[in-house]
Formats: sequence, C-alpha cells, structure tokens
Amino acid sequence: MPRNFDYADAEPRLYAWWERQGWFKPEVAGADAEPFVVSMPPPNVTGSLHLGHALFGALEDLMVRYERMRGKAALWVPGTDHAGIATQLQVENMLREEGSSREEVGYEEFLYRTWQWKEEHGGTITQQLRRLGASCDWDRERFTLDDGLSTAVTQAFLTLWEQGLIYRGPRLVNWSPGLQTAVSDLEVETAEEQATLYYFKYPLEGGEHIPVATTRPETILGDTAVAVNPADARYARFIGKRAFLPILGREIPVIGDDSVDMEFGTGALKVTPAHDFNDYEIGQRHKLALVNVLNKDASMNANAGKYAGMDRYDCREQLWQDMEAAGLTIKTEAYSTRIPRSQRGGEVVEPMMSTQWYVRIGPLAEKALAAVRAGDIKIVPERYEKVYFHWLENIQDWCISRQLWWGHRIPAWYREKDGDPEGEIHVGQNPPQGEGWAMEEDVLDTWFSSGLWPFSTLGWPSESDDLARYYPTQVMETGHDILFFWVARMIMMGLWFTDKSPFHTVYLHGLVRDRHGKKFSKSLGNVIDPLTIVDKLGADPLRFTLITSGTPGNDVNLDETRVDHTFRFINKVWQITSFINMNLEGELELGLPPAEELDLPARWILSRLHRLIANVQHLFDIYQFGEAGSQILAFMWDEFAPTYLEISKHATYAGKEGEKIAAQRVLVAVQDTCLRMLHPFMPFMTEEAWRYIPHDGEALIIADWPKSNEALIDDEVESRMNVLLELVRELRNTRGEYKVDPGKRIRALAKAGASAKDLETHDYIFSRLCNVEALQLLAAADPAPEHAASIVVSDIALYLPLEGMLDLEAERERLEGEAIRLTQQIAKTQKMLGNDNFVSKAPEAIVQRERDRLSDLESAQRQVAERLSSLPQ
RNA sequence: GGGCGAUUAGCUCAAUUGGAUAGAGCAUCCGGUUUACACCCGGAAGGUUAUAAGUUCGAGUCUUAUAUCGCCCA
Repeated sequence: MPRNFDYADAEPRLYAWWERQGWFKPEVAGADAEPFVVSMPPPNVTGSLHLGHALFGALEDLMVRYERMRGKAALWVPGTDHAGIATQLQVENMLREEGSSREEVGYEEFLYRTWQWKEEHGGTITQQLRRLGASCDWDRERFTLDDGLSTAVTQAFLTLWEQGLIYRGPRLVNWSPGLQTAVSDLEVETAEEQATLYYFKYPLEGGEHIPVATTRPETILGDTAVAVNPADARYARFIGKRAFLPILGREIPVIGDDSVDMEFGTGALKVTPAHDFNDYEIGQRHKLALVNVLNKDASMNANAGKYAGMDRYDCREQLWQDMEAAGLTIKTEAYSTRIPRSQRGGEVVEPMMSTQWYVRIGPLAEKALAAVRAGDIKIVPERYEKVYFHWLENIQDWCISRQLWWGHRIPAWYREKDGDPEGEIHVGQNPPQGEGWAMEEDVLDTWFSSGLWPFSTLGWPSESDDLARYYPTQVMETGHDILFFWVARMIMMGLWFTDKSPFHTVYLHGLVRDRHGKKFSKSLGNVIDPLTIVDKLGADPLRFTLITSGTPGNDVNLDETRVDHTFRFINKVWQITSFINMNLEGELELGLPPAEELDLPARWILSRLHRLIANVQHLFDIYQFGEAGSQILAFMWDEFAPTYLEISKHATYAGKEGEKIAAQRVLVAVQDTCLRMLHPFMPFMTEEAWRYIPHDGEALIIADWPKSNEALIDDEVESRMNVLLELVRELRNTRGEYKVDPGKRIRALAKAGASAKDLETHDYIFSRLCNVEALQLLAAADPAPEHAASIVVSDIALYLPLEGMLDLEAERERLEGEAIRLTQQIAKTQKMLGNDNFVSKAPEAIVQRERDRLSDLESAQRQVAERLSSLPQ
C-alpha cells in the first residue's frame, strides 16, 4: 500500500473506472429499486467552475452517492443552460474584439458563431464537474437548447397560450438600454445611491407655477400631467388648470390624486406614465396619454423635440441648463435614492413602454402555493417557505419575451395587414398556410426553459420510459438566491404541466464567501478558484470542507486552512487503513467476531461506532450533512485512531492468535464502516483505501450504507471504558506536570473498588497509552506509597511513585485544589437532587445520571481525602 | 416601510428534539520521531454564548425588547 494517497493519480483513474462500469447510472440498482433523482441546476454552458458550482456539486453528489449506497436507483441528471443574456454577451464581446458586432454579422451568422462558441467552451464546465467526482449519468446529459428541450419549451408555450395564460401587449417594462431587451422584475436590482434632486417650477396658465422635484429631469419631456394631493391646501386650487411643459411648452393638465405624498419634495408630482411605474398607475386612473421620449438605447427620441438624439444624461444636463436660462429652476440638492440597475449589465434600467409577451401567472402560482402549504414540497431550511409564500402571494405577471438572439424563439408569426407589420398574429409551431408570415424575433426568458428542467430533461412532453420511472424527482438542491428565479417557477410549471410536484424537497444552500464573509470579487482580488485547490490537494478535501463549513441555507465562509485540515484528515484515514493493511496476514474472515471474543475496548469502540452510525443517519435524515461529516471525523481522529487502534496493538503484537484475529476483525469492521460513511463526502480516497482492507463487493461506490445495530450500543461498556480513559488522561497530565521524560516508563499502583477487575485485565492500556510499564493493584488495607503523585477517578486511586521528583508541597496543593473542585461539584449536584421539582419533573434518565454522578464524585472525594491525610507532613 | 437571518474563543465555524465542565480548526504556548501517520503525537491557555428582562427544575437553544451586521421584498 502506498505511503500516501496519490490523489493526482487516483482521481482520474477511479472516476473513469466508475463511469466505465456504469455505476453512475440508476440501472445499476435493478428494476424494482426505488428511484432517487436529482436534477442538476444547469450551469451556464460557457461558464467555468467556481466555488458555487463546487458547493452544489459536493452536496448533490453526496446525496446521490448516499442514496445509491442505500440501494436506490440513484440518478443525477446533468446538463447545461444556454443562459441567454450571459452567453450572448460573451459572444458579443468576442465579436467586439474582432472589431465587429452582432448587428454587423447578422442574425444567422451570429447564431452560428454562438453555437460554435458553445461547442468550444460547452464542455469545460462538465469536465470540471467530473474532476470534483460528480457521479452524474452523463448519458442523460441535456442542454436547454437541444432538440428535445426545445420541443418541450414550444409545447409548454403553446399549452399556456391555448389556455389563455399567455398574452402579448404593450406594458411598462424594465428596459435594459445596453442589452436592448426587456428584463423581468427579478433581473433588476435596486440599491441606494447618491443622486441629485432637482427642484423646478411648472408654469401654469395665468402666470402662476407649481414647484416640483425630480431625480430625472429628462423625463419632464414625457410628462403628461402634474399631480397634487386634493387635500393639499397649497395646491388644491390648481387642480383642473393647464400647465406647460418647460421648454417644449406642451400643454398638460394639473390633476388631483390621493397617492401624491404631500411631505415628499415639494408635495407636487410630475407624472410621466411612460417612464415610471407609479406614474403609470396614476396615468391609468386619469386616462393620461403616454409619451415615450426614449429610444431603445436610451437616447432621446423625436418626442423630446430639440433634445432628440441626445443621450439621456446629456439631455438631463442640457435641459436643466435651458430651464435655468428660462428661470424655471429653483434649486438642486444631494439626495440618496434607489437606483434600478440591470443585474447582468449593471447599467441603469429605464421603465419604458414596450410590447412584450407575458404569462398570466396567477393560476400557476396558486397551485405552487398550495403544494408547499400542503407539505407536498418541503423547503430546507423551513424558514424559506415564508419567503416563498410572500413572493408567490404578491407575484406579478411574468414578462417572458427578450429581445435577444440567443434563445428559444417564441412560436408566433406575424403578417402585414393594413400597413401594420404585425397586423395578423398566429401562435403555433409552424406558420399558417399562405405567404408573408414572419416569425417572432423575440426569444424566451432563459428561466422559461429552466422552469421545465426536472421533466423536460427526462423526455417530456413525450411519455418516455425515463419520465415514467424517474419523474417526479426527489430533491432539488440549489442556492437560495434563485428561489424565485428558478425553484418557484419549476414548481409552478411542474404542477401545471405534469400535475405533480417536480420534487418533494428543496434543499437550499447559501453563497460561498471568503473566510471573512466577503463576496468573491475580481476587484477585491479574493477569488478562490476551486480547481486550484483540486490541483493542489485533490477534490476530496474541497468537498468535505465545503460540506462541513456551513449549515443549510446559510452562507459558507470558506477558510482555506480548513481545506488543509481536511487534507490532513484524509491522510489520517489513509494511515489508519495503512496500519490495518500492514498487519493483515492471510485471509481474514469478514464481519465481527462472535460476541464472546470481544474484549472491553472492542465492545467500547463498537458501541461508539454504532452510536455514531445512528447519529449520522439522523443527521442525514434532516439534511444536516455538515454535522454528520464533523462527527465522523471526530470519531476517527479522537476515538478510533488514538484509542482503539493503539490499544489493539497489544493484541496484534503481544496477544494470543485468537485475540489478534479478533482485534483485526474489529479494526477492519470499524474502518470499513467509516469508509462507507465517508464515501459520499470524499469518494476518491475512500474508494482507493477500501481496496486495501478486506471487503465484500466490487467497489465502495456501490457498497451498502451502514446500519446502526442497537444491540452493540452499550452504556455500561462505555462508562467502564471511560473510567480507564479518564485515568489515561490524568496520568498523561500528571506526567506532564511533573515533567517526567515522555520516554521514561513508570510504575503505577492502584487502589480500586468496583473497577479493580477492569484495571487488572486492561493494564496494558496504560503501557500503550501513557507509558506505564506495570500496574500493581493494592488491597484496600495496603498503605499508600509515600512518595507518589496520586490520581483519583471515580473510586480508583492511582499512585505514581516519582521518587526524587515529587514535591510534597505541590502535591498537597494539587490534591487540595482537587478536593475543592469536587466539593463544589458535589454541592451543585446535591442541590439539583435536593430540588423536588427537578426530581419530579426532569426525565428519569437525567435524574439517574445526576445520581450516578454524585456517587462517583463522592467516591473520588473520599479517595482524595484519604490521600491528603496520608501524605507525610 | 415590511420580512428573514446572524451575533458563541484572537480569526473561521459547530453544538441534532432545552439536560453533565459550550466543542473543532487555524493562530499562540509547552513537550515529544512511542514499530500507521511530523500531512504526526501528548498537553496548556483562550468563553459573562451581543445586551436586558422573562418562561422553565434546568436556556447558547424558547419568548419579548434593544443594539450591530447582512440578505430579501416594496
């Protein structure tokens, strides 16, 4: 067995082997196995792996490997998303570098180039997921723009259309001038920013004026009313009068509307229904005209009069100057307000009138709400259910058209009629008979196709075998940041089109941040590339660290020192395997030896192990994978390796043949179980290590998940062993305090009550664990040795004759300190037990534990007192 | 403005339904190559669990208020 785990060699080799054997496929489990299906959240096809992908990869692979080991038909469906805007931007960037643009090359050529780009870069992310160990069924890999999924998208669209749930019409939308497309509410991010509030005079008929304030003076050009609150004594008398647009002089009415906030600004409001969502509402109420003053690139259009053609911000400045010259301005002041920006491009989004396609979402949302309310779908952590409800209860119709080239074309056709190029509309996969039909140029929001993902990837709308067997899926694991974008839409569309919840559990993870909780950003220079870590330490340490660094729904702060620590843990597990491996001789029978051959340490480690298995099982059941991983680590590093493994050396090197074999079988059984439990966390090392211990089965990836055997969990054994281990700890401490050369073997004498037999039988434990060469039992009547340090645990007093080293005064102080500590604890325990409320109300087990504790403390107290009195004066 | 989360050791995080002396890692200090491992071993120090009140036999955990930070929605 190699001295260290060579991950660089093993990872690609094992991955290829697993895949070649077909172990990533659900069929490995047999036709009658219960399915466990996870749809991978499809990463952007041209993206490359970042820590967010690594986190979902680690978590989903963990769940899939776990369920596979539990005998389920585990299927992880991989795939990628065409990511409309993101991909189109990348290709546009490429064209720009070539000195060209998408307009210049034209639609056909642009699409060709984008597909080419996808072919070149599309494999990157999936290759990187393989490096993490992702056990997806690559034969079922899908792409949102492939033929099958495109069919699904068309089918979904047409169905909604036929049901009257899709409509097209002019609405005020969030317009992204840089991308030149509409974006949905979700794609707009607003943040508080410093801006300027401009105060100016709105001239009225009769020479008076109303003062008005705005942060966007250029929209004055699109005003179609001035609104005041009818309850406002200052302005109410102006209602019904005519006002005149500054500079342009257009005549507009002064209207009264309750929604005008009298406290804000001047208390009067300019109304621009075509460029502001609130004003749009007011416009609807008062049947105001809509005057659009912006072009698609946010330059001013012909309605802006002499400002036509100017950029929106240049216009703002120029108009203000002109108004100043005309004596219409009052003042400007610094003002902090919320500015809407495009999530993708980052530029300021303009509300703009535009004709778009919408999904009437209400009926779909209702089903989605009901499914979670009824518990058909659970969200982990549960608090996100509230967030989900709130969003769906207040949901707006979904704008699904995008003015992009890369995406699913909306299946609609137009034909010119009466001079209107869109005079006739036909919705359908193909154009109707006749000449002159042109296809809708808009494409669908990327999330429209993503919403179908759990079932479209399995063949829907065709009634495929996969759809029948593997849909609905079980767990949807993804980031909480796309709860609305994606999860809610999958639930809505899944319920609508398949009449089934697409999954029964939503597990949400958080963002991966740097070790101080900062977001990764190129400008901060704190970006960690997961593949750099994989290259340096292997995939296993990264996976385990990501999983154990956080709790569901919360952000993960990745501290790279933890990755190093995990790397050392992996080495530790390897070394344990190596130790077991090197002591094996011949064929070792698998499984545990018969109960009568198990000594106390063996029964102890098995009790601890099976307690661990039960804990891990419970933690897996409630999706607390991180804590499960930490507990396995703690068991191996703090109990198995330093204690049982060390103790077993006695049997191995000094025991009888039968004892040796029994110990080896226990070692193998414990290690085998641990490797199984660790496999979903760190598949590579565990698979490789498993080959070096006797095992049953072809590979760990398809081995059985351990089950806890309650019969092996034994409180009494654990507490007997704890006494011995406590003595070991105290012995080590005492040696340290007296600065006894660690290499020096010392003697110990013991006076023990009920534990005498355990002490005698297992005296070798002390030689193995704290270098005590001989343990001599004293009878109760024997005098204690004079020049000895003493250790008291429960009813045992242990004496270490440290001739020449013992400082009597120090020893007395030590014992007195111990006596005080014991007295305090006894008092505390007695107080608890003296409280009738406690004794009557606390569970019996808790009360009993306190009684046992008290009797232990009292024994110890007697021993300490005796020792103190016998110390030479 | 509404909602949610966080606040535990110098730093990064745990603590499963309320139950013994609140645990790890990193960093710090002391001591060690003991035949699996120096990618290691043994030990130490480090905490008023943000603050205040409450419920309870018992609170890091439940309730209320306050403070600070973060996120979501308008």
